[in-house]
Amino acid sequence: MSNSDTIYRRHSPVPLDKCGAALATDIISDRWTILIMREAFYGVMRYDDFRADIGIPRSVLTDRLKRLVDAEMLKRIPYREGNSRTRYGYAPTETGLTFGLPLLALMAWGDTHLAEHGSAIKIVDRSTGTKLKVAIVPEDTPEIGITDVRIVPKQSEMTR
Amino acid sequence: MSNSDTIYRRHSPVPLDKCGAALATDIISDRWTILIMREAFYGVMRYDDFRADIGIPRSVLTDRLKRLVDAEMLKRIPYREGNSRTRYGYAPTETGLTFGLPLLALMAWGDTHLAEHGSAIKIVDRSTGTKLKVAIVPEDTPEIGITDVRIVPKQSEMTR
DNA sequence: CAGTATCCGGTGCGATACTG
DNA sequence: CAGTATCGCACCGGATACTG
Repeated sequence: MSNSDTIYRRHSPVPLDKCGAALATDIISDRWTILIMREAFYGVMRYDDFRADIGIPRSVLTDRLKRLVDAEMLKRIPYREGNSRTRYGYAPTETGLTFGLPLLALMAWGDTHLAEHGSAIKIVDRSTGTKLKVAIVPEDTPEIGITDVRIVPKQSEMTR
Repeated sequence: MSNSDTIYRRHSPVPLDKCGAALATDIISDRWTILIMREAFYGVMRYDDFRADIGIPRSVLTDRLKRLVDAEMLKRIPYREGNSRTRYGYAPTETGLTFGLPLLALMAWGDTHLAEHGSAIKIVDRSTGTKLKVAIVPEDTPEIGITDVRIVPKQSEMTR
């Protein structure tokens, strides 16, 4: 990556329409969208729970949920089925789940560089409890799947 | 992480002001900002080169550069020193460099899920040439530092 | 080249009220 | 509860011209 021994470039070697990051910004480069995905990863699925948690206006929430469903990041799913009236909420799709990696990377970065008192969470292996991290490693390094990750609040947040 | 065997939550276990991802959105949840950081990682440092590469209006570029310098993601640096007139450009700070990990994660995600013909780049170890990836791994796994990463265009982009 | 200055138009946001 | 409907103002983006 670019550092002091690198001669500067006049142009990036990859045009925007072939850059994954640039393409991704079309979907997620919006504060609300990222926060919604964060909630979804934590298992929050109900419209009014999103609202209560992140303080998003209705019009914006409705719009972002539509976009995320269109982008196949979230899917509408029924909950409390069976009895009187079926309610619907939102949960990550397969594609949405894979967004967990960049999201965890962003969380860790923000925790390290922006949070007052360091990280409020740790991420561990769901089955073994081993502490985990997001890192750059050789391609053949065994990795942990996103669905095997559990986010554990470090302390008092536990009670929430 | 949340998946089918997880009971849904009414609230995220971490409030926004203690979540790294939420804090990060204050700085980077803007399409232009992400694109500028991308350029900076590729070694682009000049005002008009940013403009030419990503098509950003002057007013917006000026604003975003200010914010990124304020956030200590970029720093102003002189180039073409010594002769007639010193020119200034922008380059990632230490903190800015660490943003490379979430950025690479986002690139890889976009390349996989949004790019027409897959990824246009590969990332390799600067010294050994070993192919790399961003992944979730046990905490004690040896990792590659961001400054040891080289982004290599796969083919024709090379010529740009 | 690396910015300022100015200006106008669209729209995204947030508030509030309403509905099945 | 999970949304629609409406609405006004603020602000942001993009264009153009100018400067040291």
